[in-house]
Amino acid sequence: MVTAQGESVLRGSPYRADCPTRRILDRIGDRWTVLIVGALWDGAARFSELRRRIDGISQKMLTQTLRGLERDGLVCRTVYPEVPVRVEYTLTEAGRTLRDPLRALEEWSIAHLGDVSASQEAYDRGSTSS
Amino acid sequence: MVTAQGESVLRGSPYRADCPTRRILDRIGDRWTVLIVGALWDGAARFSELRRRIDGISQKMLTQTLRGLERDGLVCRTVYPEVPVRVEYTLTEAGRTLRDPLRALEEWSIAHLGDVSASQEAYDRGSTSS
DNA sequence: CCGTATCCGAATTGATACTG
DNA sequence: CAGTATCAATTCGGATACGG
Repeated sequence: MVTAQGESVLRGSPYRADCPTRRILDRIGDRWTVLIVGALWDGAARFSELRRRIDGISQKMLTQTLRGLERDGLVCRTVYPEVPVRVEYTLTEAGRTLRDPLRALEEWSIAHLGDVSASQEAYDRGSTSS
Repeated sequence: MVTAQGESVLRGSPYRADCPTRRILDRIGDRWTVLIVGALWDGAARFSELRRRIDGISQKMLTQTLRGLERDGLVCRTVYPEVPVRVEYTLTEAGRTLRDPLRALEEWSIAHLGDVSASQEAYDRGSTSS
């Protein structure tokens, strides 16, 4: 549970900012990465199709996030030099292994979102009704 | 896998920004939340002890993140009206359930960080050596 | 079609100073 | 000890315009 790169975030102290989990969260914690991975789940997709599938993403952020994922070796970008050019994105094998941890997180979210929302409302009520 | 609140991020389209997973990632995706949850893993801790344990966190961010976790019902704050005052933080039962998904993420990180770093270096070399 | 470049406002974070 | 308040720096994200 402890590597040469850094210590566990969940156990051990002090908790270093450059531990593996923090580095990965810096990647998947942003607004779009998880959405893109999800959109590529079923297979390859073109740039414009991703743009259509992911509600609200701008062209800039789609490009930027895809570049980051490509740099990390999680997404593969293939250019077909046709006219007009066609670009397809797919998850790499490493990218597909993200499925399990992401699913665990999703299941936790679905199971606890109600409690969290209720707790938030209770907390906010307590603050305003002084 | 699909709730009344929103659709799965991993499957289904379009991928909505207000799905459960996105809401939870908005919480744990920030720079400090996971570190704090990790620091509270072994049991209760005082404010200043957390500050010492979490490398590089500022007083402001520790307070702010703890407030957020408290609002979400994941952390419990207890004030002991001694002199000087003592404040202890613990994970709630809901907070402790975060263990499994966080562990899954940590294990993925540890298993793949090497590959990711190598991929990054290769990618960066390819860009600069034009 | 698939981007890149630039500008700008909004949100995050940190440093610092001060309070019960 | 355990915060709150304020300000400045940085980063993020979106809109727009343009290029291969």
